[in-house]
Amino acid sequence: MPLATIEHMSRPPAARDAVLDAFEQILVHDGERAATLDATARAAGVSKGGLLYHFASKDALIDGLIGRLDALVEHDVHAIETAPEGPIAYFVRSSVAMAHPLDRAVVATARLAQGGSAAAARAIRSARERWFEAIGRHVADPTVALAITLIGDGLYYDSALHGDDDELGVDAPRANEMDALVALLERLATAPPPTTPR
Amino acid sequence: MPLATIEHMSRPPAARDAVLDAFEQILVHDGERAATLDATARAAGVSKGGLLYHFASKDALIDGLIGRLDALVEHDVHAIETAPEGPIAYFVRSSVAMAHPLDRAVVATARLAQGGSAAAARAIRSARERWFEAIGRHVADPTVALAITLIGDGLYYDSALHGDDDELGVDAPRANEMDALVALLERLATAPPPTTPR
DNA sequence: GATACTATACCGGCTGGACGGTACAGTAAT
DNA sequence: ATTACTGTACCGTCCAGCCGGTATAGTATC
Repeated sequence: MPLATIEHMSRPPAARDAVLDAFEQILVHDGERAATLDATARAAGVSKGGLLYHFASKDALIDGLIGRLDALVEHDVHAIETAPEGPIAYFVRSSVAMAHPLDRAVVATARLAQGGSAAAARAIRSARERWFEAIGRHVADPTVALAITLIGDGLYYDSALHGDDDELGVDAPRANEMDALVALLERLATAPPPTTPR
Repeated sequence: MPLATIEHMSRPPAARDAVLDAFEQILVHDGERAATLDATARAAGVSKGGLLYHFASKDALIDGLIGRLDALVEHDVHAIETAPEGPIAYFVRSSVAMAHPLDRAVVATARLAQGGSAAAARAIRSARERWFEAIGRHVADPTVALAITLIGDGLYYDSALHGDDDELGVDAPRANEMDALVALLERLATAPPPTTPR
């Protein structure tokens, strides 16, 4: 929400973003079961009534998170196209960096999808498609694009498995492994597909 | 449980496997939230008391599923080593075939892990490690082994996103895409790592 | 410029239902 | 007689959603 539109309002809705942040945080850190309305309100420093003022139901809260994800994905797809280090390096590395808002939103939404939210599952699939298309625009061989997208999926999947434990990313790929992986994929992308039989 | 040990018992425990099947099915198809003891018992055609006769608590039920997963993974690792079509083709293809018991167990356990079960998360990580080691035994370049394992993870991740909707694997890789992917990875595995700078 | 009213942004207690788990009496196969 | 259940009733807890209330800021009227 742009600042200019706030001026005429009585009070800026400080709670809305705080609630969304807290919801995301609990989903990523403690799993879907822990992300109750009470816990979310408490973590956001807001009363339960206050939360429900902004999000009339849990579904509305989920929709709010999905909206945030959609916006971040849209921004990310643009970032892929214009990244100075190239689209592949940007995409693969950003799939493992849990510090960025996008990754938190993806993992949080994936948790909801696993928990049974059809809307969350749809949002994740939509994001995946947009990434695949963006990669496809920069990689000639569609098989290589598929491989890169799947590796991104795999990195997210792994990230999601480390949220519960105390240590984050305990067996996540190390920096030099990631360097080698990026190098491998970029070699694949630039090299023309070899003489394919059939 | 081997058949030989059943003989001396009054009645073979028919419900035990039915309960585990139903639990798996609900986890895969409807998500973790839906996999309650009541729903599991109902789907298994067993009374709630009957379920609790075999699994004294929900944790015990989860442990039962993890035990089944561990056994299937052990069998699968052996299958990777001895697959006639080669380890890579077997591994990649088996990661997407939702019909096999292993895949159902993996997705079901992953759902539990996402929901917050530390034991389930541990089981999934353990399975991942064993696959990575098995692939590493057949692929010289560790980066290629990592890439293959991550693609396997990505395929599971995608499978897990299609359980909620009516149509299974609606945008899962098609057969010819999988053929091309397998061919790409086998090319990578056999080709020696090119002159790496540094 | 004081009063009356409205809209926005919250608080916190309550309720009804679902869920995990317990208890236990009975039944049927072996 | 032991094993493998069925069926029902019940308890404590947790949670989503609801509702009545409060505080504050803007607006309209006179």
